[in-house]
Amino acid sequence: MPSFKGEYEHSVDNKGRVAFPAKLRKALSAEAQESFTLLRGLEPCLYLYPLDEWERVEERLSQVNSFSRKGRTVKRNFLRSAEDLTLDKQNRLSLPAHLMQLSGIRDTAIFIGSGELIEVWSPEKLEEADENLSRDDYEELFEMVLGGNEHGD
Amino acid sequence: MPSFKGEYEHSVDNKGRVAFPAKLRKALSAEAQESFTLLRGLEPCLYLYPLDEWERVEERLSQVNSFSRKGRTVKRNFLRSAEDLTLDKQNRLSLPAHLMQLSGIRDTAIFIGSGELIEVWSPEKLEEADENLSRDDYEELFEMVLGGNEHGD
DNA sequence: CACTATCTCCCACTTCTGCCCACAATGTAC
DNA sequence: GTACATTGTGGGCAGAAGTGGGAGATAGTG
Repeated sequence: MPSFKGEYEHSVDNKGRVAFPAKLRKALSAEAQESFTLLRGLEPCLYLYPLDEWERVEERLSQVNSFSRKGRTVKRNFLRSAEDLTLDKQNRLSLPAHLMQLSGIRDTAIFIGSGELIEVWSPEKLEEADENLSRDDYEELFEMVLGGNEHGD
Repeated sequence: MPSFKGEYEHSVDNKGRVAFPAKLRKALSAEAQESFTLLRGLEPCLYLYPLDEWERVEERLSQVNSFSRKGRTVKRNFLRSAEDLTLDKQNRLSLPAHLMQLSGIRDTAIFIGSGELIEVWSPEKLEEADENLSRDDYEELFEMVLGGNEHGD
């Protein structure tokens, strides 16, 4: 399973192209090579899934019941913004206009590796999100990940 | 399991490279050889994990649910600052600019072996941390952690 | 059948990263 | 003390990564 990490800032040119960070490229599994699905995230950012991970998401989605109102609403709204992308020969992604609009990305995009997916943020929105995260929150999440090694849980 | 100890001060050159202390290198397990993950620590310092220890951290992270808001916040903010590093042929690490910035490291880095991970400090921040810890506090901590196991006191 | 908008690819350029070599400083054995 | 090995430090260089523009292909529209 790929595990993306790190934060990388790249400029977006006037054609909507961004370089895909080299270090994240190295974390891609062979099957996923070059193919992604990009969609609107829950936070004001975009989610970028490599092909293999996206298949797992679709797997989950296929279990959603289409005959319930909630099920249909979830599927429709989750998938409607999604687009398949591939890297060009210079390892760039070209961001669809409507997704740039949704996420507020204009001339700079920030990639954040977040385990099995990559988040793509505009600098402004990311800064806002940071301001809402207190020092206590940070300590708490550290403990969640690193804490409790000694007591078998 | 590797167990790092000791304190080592090294200079950082103008390319952001630091020698990895020879004695710590000897404490690395064979599998971890040369590969590390470096990330922001809770104190104003960096945490350096050898590959094998980092895998245990990832194991924990993979159990965090990405479909919940909290889960994503944890992953994003924890992994954000993390980067994989390897030693160059001269046994040096080259510190990413944003991590030097975060930790206040400029031309000197201090490595502190701390069990399964290594902390990396700037001299200034480390001194501050020392000043905030009085001798009494230290004794108290010491007893809290180590006291009362074997010898009833 | 043009005309236009969009998308890729290709090329050129700049910046940066990692690799190699060299040398100084330190430690160790004889 | 001398010789040798290891460690720490600095600089140069080649290749990779990131950035931008232009040209040809493709598809949609009137």
